[in-house]
Amino acid sequence: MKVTKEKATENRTALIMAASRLFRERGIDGVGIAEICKQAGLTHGALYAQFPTKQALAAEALADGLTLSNRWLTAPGEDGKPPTLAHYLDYYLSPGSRDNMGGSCPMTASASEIARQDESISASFGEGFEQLAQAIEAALGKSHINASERERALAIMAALIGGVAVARGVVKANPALSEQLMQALRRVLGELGGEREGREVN
Amino acid sequence: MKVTKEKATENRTALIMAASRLFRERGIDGVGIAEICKQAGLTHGALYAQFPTKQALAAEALADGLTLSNRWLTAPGEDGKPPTLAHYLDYYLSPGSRDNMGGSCPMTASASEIARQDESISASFGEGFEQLAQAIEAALGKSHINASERERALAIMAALIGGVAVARGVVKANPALSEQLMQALRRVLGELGGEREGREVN
DNA sequence: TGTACATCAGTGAACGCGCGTTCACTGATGTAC
DNA sequence: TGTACATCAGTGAACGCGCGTTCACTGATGTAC
Repeated sequence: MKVTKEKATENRTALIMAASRLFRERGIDGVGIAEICKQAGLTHGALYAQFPTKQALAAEALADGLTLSNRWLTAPGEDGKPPTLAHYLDYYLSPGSRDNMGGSCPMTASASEIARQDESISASFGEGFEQLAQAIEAALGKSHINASERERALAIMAALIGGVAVARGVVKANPALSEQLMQALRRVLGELGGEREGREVN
Repeated sequence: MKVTKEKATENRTALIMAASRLFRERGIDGVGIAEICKQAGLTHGALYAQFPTKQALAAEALADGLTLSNRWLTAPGEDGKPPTLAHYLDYYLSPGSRDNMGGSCPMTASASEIARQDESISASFGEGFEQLAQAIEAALGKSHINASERERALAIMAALIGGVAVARGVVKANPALSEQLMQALRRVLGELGGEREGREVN
């Protein structure tokens, strides 16, 4: 039956949020329409009143997840200042983030899947990546390294995304390696970003 | 009908090679048994004479792909010396490698999928990662960075795996960003590894 | 404000399809004598 | 070396299943008068 415009928008949001979480946890091919709709409190047919295809839902879910994640990550602190590099490292390189695939940055959850998806997904991913790269670039200080801040920001992003993906991949079989990798990244990326030694990084 | 032991082993190898390539290109969920067997010159039922399940084939395909990739990558050069860091960077950060998902390092193709697979797959992945990390560690020189060679090797691995995955993900929608990312990694990782400036890295 | 009715978000049965896996069967292989 | 036969890798039809998507229908919403 028909439903308030307001309620319809609410349902659409619920679909996107459920899809966003489930796709991160199990991959796009790993989750069916039925389960997404069920978690959003709807029946499976309802999806097609909001989205033409599963791929279209996936594209919106990724874009939405990236927006939320980046907005939260780059929000100014209580002092009104933009986040420092340590803030980003704290976020990505914590067990809490590693063990919460469905609730953390979509780039770490889906990096190697993006190349297999439609161009609309590639575009969203690229924008999310660029956005965060600029925020990280702004957080960088001088470094020992003879590379521009832009270059160092891009390298830090790559290392965070790859590092979290690998830390998740090996944690079941080799938790010590997973931990060691995250600590190594804290140290190396901290220095790459120009943090003073012995500060928040150790 | 029955077949020579030799021929059976050949067929098994053909299955693993086809699976290894196809799984890297399209993901484990993205390829069916039928297509793998067809590419190996067999009918779909034949797979179950060699492997109990698709997951078991996937585990062997990953292990095999990692072994081959690592063996090739870490082989001594013509001078009999072990590869330098520049060798690893050349391999990973080339368009040839980026645009050949099915034929290059399985870690870059599947990093973010591993966390969703069985523990046997997680274990293979971890061993392949550790192996290559040690080879890269051995290739490192002194650096400006106040971190052990082990730590720098782990960070370089994370950045290469994440970097190639991202470069592949954005290349369709933003090839310039993809190129820029690979060049940034060349510079930053080269310096991380202690390469003299202006040498093979630029 | 009250009435009539077009709209359309959501329902749930049904669709065809391709999936992973099973199984009765085939027939060359390779072993026992 | 020659013969008899058990083995078992590979074939291809068949299995149940869950997938993404469609569609006739429902009935509250929200608009036109």
